[in-house]
Amino acid sequence: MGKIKITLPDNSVREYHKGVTVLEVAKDISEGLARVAVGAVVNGKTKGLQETIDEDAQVRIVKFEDKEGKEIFWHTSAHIMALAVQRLFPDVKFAIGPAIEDGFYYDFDTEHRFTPEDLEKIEEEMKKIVKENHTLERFIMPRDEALEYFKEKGEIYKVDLIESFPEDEEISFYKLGEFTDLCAGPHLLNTKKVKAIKLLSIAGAYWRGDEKNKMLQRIYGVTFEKKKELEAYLDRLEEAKKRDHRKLGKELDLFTIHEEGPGFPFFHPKGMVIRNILENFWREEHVKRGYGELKTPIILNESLWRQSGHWDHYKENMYFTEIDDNQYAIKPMNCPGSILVYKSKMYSYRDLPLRWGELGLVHRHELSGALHGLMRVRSFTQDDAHIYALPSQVKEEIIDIIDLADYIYSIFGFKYHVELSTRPENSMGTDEQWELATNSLREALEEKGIEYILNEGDGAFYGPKIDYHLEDAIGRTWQCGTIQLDFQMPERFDLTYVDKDNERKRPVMIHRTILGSIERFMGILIEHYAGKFPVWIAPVQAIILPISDKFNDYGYEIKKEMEEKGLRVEIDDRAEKIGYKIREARLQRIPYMLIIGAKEVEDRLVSINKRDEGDIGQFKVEEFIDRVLEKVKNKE
RNA sequence: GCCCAUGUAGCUCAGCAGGUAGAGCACUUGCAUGGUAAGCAAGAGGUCACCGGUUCGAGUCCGGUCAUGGGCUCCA
Repeated sequence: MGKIKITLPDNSVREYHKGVTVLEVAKDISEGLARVAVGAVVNGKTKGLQETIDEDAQVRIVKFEDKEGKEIFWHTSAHIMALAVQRLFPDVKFAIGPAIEDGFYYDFDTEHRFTPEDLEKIEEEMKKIVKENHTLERFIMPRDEALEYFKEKGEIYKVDLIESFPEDEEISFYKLGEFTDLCAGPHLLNTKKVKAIKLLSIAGAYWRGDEKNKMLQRIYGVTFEKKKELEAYLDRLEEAKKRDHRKLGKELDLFTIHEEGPGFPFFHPKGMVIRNILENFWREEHVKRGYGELKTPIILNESLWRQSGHWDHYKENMYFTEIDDNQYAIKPMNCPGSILVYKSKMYSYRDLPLRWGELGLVHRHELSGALHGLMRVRSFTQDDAHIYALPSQVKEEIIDIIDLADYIYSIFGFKYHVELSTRPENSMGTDEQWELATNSLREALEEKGIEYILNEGDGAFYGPKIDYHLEDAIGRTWQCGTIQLDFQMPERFDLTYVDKDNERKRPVMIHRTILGSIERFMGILIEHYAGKFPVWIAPVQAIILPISDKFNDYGYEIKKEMEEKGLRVEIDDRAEKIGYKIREARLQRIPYMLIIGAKEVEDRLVSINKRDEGDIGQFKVEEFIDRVLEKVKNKE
């Protein structure tokens, strides 16, 4: 008879006979030893508590602090919520209720429209359930019986789920009080540890995430073992809201969006400073890497869009207009423009690769409900580039782009994750082309040792893509950079180069962005820095604050001196107290406040108050200028 | 586009038994010339998102539209 070894939280090891259930182990230790045993990880996978495990399985008890522990905790919380909803709204039908990154949700189908007051009632009921101290019991049913069970109860979503399971599989259930749910588990042993409960919001969500299906009502919530943890969580949310780029954009006078142009942002002078710095940085880096720059028109004839395939595959996202009775479209992408430039002359294989960048203004009709500050807009500037390459050059070009993206993100200190998306349903081209293109991207990623998430069927209609995702203040990720491999456009537009053998051949086209769109990137930048832009980006790098208007003249004198050296400086010459001026400058998150009064005028000094450090003493004006210029040079 | 919520001065918000609007900050003016996060006082500023309905009377109730927020779907 084999035995399994289990390491407990206090590092002691226990041996169990084969066939022992993790539930027993958990029970055994949960009362006496250190932390809670809320579940178990077997061979790296979280497993149901009552599953039998193999002789040589590696078993680890998880705690609430672990990712798996939280998942189990929140999953059980979802069941508690479901029971509460069942008690309060008996007609409800249940869809799914998983744990998510930050909490859990459950999707319900009911005639009743949940209100914020309902959330409070449900919360109260959940607390009651926890006090009742239920045990979660797992049991198994054959597939047919399970189907029958849910059909009888009219639980159409559960029936739908079971029908999508493999036919030879037994169906696992969890019972919590009167609520029995189709569920693979695992779960907490009982409900008593779910002490702090907060239901966050009601939202609509399509059944199985498909907009053709019925929209269900989803309730989001979080739970913790301790009230303090919940408070800390809610505080974090509050803090994150303060970094919201929409709020900061207004406060720092960077941009606005008006009812007159939903999804069409207006950039203010200070926002334009940031924008121009980003664009200039982008240009410098591209010139260094052998890119040329294009500027192509925003409005182009419909025939071009028919030829490119956008008409067939992207029409619902495009805006149209008419010129002299002819149909024109506002470009949603820059590639056809670039292609027309390519086609304006002949190329030798020696000319390739051609790398052409374009800060291209595109317009896309996004669904009204999708708009979100600068992150999701209807007109935006892509830091686009199209590379026309020999097939043999593709991999190297992709690797160069990966390196460029990594370099640019590193300047801002961004963390990112990468996704590889494959052929979508609505697409052009042959299977062979898609496979070749997808493999090139995969190989490049693997060669660079970059981990990626695979997104089946999420590619562009003309080719597979690598996406870079950056995080906003509250942890939502936004797609920024993208590398897309395209065998279709060269085909459609009959792009050629003349090879060594004097034959005309097809170049491969790579579409790519690094920042993604200037707008979205700025949104993320604002949240990333919480408005405290590093000196090289800050719209106002220093503000001169005269103690009284007697010193304004000196202020203007040194302002001029600094501006001549290329610094962005303002002066607050109002007849206000210094404390007041400092407060305002701080709220504007200006990196340096230069305080001048009688003491400074004498020896051409400035007293420096730094954004995060406060008063750091007096410096000569020239010394200050050099210091800042050094930082700008180093992109600090 | 779909579900839910919201929409009052530049900003943050109060007004809620339906009787024709209020605070703080910001802004303007006056006083104060002040050394590291809000000096004092006065003033100006609102078609209560828009359209329609109920009512003697609507910011307040009802319907529609638009926009915004949180989700879903989608995406740079």
